[in-house]
Parts: sequence; C-alpha cells; structure tokens
Amino acid sequence: MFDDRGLPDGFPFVVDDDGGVSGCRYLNQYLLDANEQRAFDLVNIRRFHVYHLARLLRFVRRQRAQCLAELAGQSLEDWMSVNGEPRIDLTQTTRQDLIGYRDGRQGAVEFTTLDTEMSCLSSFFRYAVTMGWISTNPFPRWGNRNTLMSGKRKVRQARFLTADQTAHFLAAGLRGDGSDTASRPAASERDYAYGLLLAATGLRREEGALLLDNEIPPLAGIPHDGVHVFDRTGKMGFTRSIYVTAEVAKAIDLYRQTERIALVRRHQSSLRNHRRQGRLLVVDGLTRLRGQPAVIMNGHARPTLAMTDEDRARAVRILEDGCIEPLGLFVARGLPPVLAYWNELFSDARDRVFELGGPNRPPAHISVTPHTLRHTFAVTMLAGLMQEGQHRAGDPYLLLANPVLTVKELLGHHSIAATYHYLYAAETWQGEVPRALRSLAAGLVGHTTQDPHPSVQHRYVEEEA
DNA sequence: TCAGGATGTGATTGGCCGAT
DNA sequence: ATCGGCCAATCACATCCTGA
Repeated sequence: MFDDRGLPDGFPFVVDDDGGVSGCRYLNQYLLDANEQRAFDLVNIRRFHVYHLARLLRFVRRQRAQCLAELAGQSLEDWMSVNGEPRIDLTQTTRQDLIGYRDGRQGAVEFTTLDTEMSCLSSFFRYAVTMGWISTNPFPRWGNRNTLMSGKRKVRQARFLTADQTAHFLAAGLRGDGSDTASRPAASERDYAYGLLLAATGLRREEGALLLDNEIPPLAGIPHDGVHVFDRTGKMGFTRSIYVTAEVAKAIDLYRQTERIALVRRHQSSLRNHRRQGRLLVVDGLTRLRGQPAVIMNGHARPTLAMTDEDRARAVRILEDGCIEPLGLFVARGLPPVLAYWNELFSDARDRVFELGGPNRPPAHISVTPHTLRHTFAVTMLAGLMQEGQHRAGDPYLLLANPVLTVKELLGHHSIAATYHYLYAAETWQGEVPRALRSLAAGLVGHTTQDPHPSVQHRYVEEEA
C-alpha cells in the first residue's frame, strides 16, 4: 500500500499486533502526508508524533476491549487473549476517550508535558477533519480554544542563583574545590571554565560546549577595560553577539595552557583513529574574516559562525609536526565531550555542593543545570541594568537603553516576550544586587589572582616529567 | 572494561500567530 | 500594539548497548 511513496530510511510505521497495517491506516497516512508536505522534520515525526499518537491508539483500543469484554462477561485479559487488540483506527477516537486519556495521563506526567503531547494529538485530528476522515473533531473546543487543557496553565518562573551561590557552585561544584582529589573532576579547570563561561555570557549548554578555540581570544587579545565580542548562532538559527570579559578569558587561558594541551597530546592516537575512519572534518587552517574568526576550507575562508554544531564537534586541523589539533575549545578524548558528559558533570557538581553545605549552597528547590546559569545571567544583568538606570536617571542617552531589550539581545531571544519571563524575578531581586553589572564576572571568579592554581600546576608538572 | 553512543521519554523553552 | 495560547524545538536524564 505504501510501496510507491518513496519513503526515507527509518520512516516510522505503526503496525497491529499481527504485523499488518490495516488497523491503523489513517494514522500511517497522516504520518506519510506530514512527511511529504514537510510539516515536521522526520526526526520530530519519529520522536514525538508517532510516539504520542501510538500511545493514544493503544489507550483507545484498550478502552474498546474493555467494553467488549464487559459485554461478553469476561475479564479484559481473557477477552484480549482470545480476540487480541481491537483493530480500531485513531479516527474512531471519541471525546470521551480524549477526556479519559487526559485524566489518566495527568496523574503520570507534568502539565507542560501533557500539554505538549496534546498539541501533537490535536494536530492529527485537525488534519483528519480537513481530509474528511472524520466529520467532527473530538477535541473539545470553544471558539479557537482547546478546552481540554485550558484553565490549568502553570506560571513559569525563572530559576536563578545569587552571585555568591553561583561562584560557590562553579568553584566547589564544577572545579571540586574542597573535595578530595579522587572525587574531583578529571579536568577541573576545563569544567570550571565551561561553567564560568555560561554564567558570564548566558550561552546555552550546547552553544558553550561546542565553542571553537579561536572564538575566544587569549587574555592578551582582550582590551583591558573592555570586552571581546564575537557572534554565535544559537537556537532556531538566530545569531547574536557574545561578550567575553577579561576574567572569563583568564580562566579559559588557564585551562588552555594546562589541561587542554595535555588532553590533546594524550589522545593523539584516538584522533588518528577517528581520522582513519573518516569521522573528522579536516580544515586547512584558521584565519579571520572581517574581524570574525574563520576557518579555511578548500582554499576558501568560511566564518566559524556558519559552522553547524555537528561540524564543530569533529573539526580538526593538522599541525606542521603532524599532530591533530581539534578546533573545539573544550575537549575530552581529543574531541569535544558528548553532551551527556556535561549533564553528568552538573549532576556530580550538585552532589558535591550539597554535601559541602555552607551558606552559599543553592536553595533546595533549584536543581542547578547549565540552563540555570543562563537564567542567572539574565536576571543578574536585568537587575544590574535596571539599577544602573536608576542611578543615572538624568542621563538622556540612557532613555534610549531599555534594559529588557538589552538583555533580549544578550540572550538571543527572537521575541521580547521570552525575556519578559525573567522580568518579575529581576524586579524582586533588584535590591540585593547593587553592583551586579559592574562585578558580574569579577564576582564569579575565584582564584585567578594567584593562578595558575597551585594544584593544577603541580599535577601537570608531574605529568610532563 | 568503560567512555561514549543509541535510545527512550519526561520537562522546559521560546517562535509564531491570532484575538483583542 | 500587546498578550496569551499553541506547539515545535530543545534540554535533561536514565538505561541499555557497543567497540576499542
């Protein structure tokens, strides 16, 4: 039935118990049409749509089986073992089914999750109506509103840390200050630099993890009282400017000169192996294009801004002595660590900070993740900018500078609405952060007055010997 | 043997668009 | 011009698998 449609590899099909597709024809038809019309990415069709729709289908079939079993005076199990799952298609779903499904799922998952799930389902039924598969949409609606899920919306709130809590989390959690050597991260300066970078720039987890080495200049390349600016493409392909202060550059330099050199050297054989397998993207060299970092590929300079995250994770260049040098700033076994690494690092850091206790332990209701640092950056910057505005209210130039718009640009939000989510938190926090703007990065940095950190220097001196 | 990949799924973010 | 709902995109994390 579907042989003539030219299906892509890995296209998902829902099949009945017996392996046929007769019972879920419309469901499969919907998935095919959605793919053909490029309604969603194939990845998302597999990841969400087929998944949610199939779960609803199972639920509806079970409901029907339950009814039929009662009519026959049998238990559900007995009836199912004889008759199997009823071959009901999704188009047979009733309003009662949806309400029952909602009530069942509500006990199992968060509201936001179910809300997201329902949007997948409602998309199917709207299409089914358009195509004439069903005459009325089983989703209860009032005007344009989907009343199945309305009236229960949760208020979103930003989860952020104070400057002291952030500094403590970076030092004690990510770098492992105060923990014994065995339980410290293997590359503690790398992990610290990563956390500091997120907290001081508001980069997202992945944006920070796949930064390139030449996108952050050495400390010497940063103006004394100023900041270094470069562009980074983020979520939804939206580009924004990232501001790097001297404090951040200093922490990154320390990591570069110690752990990064050692890691790259130690994993040359692994990199060579990757290269043999053709898994690397070998560029000819580094350069700059109109002031922005760039790579040379096939004789052409290409701004790093245009590189995809996949390319960033596997890009290397060959040095004159034959060594393979990854382009990524943060490296593990020669290449940037997988995302799971950063998740685990934060998980370990939470445990460490929890065990240490102390006045700067993050509040219990906040689970610190890379995104928490982004929230923290946003709220701190908002509060700082608003405070600054109050002090200098007479300055006519400042009338042009709206703090919310400024932070919107810094975070790379496409719309101001997203930034407003943070506004409430910033207003209530304003009094507690008098010097937030001026001292943001400075307040986050721990030991750089006497770096390199003695323990790090010691470790790597030993290793060289 | 173990880091890292693959897979599964719950939770959150934020672009977009229509109603007001 | 603004606001809130819709819902795709992304984050987060657990578990199982695999190849060097």
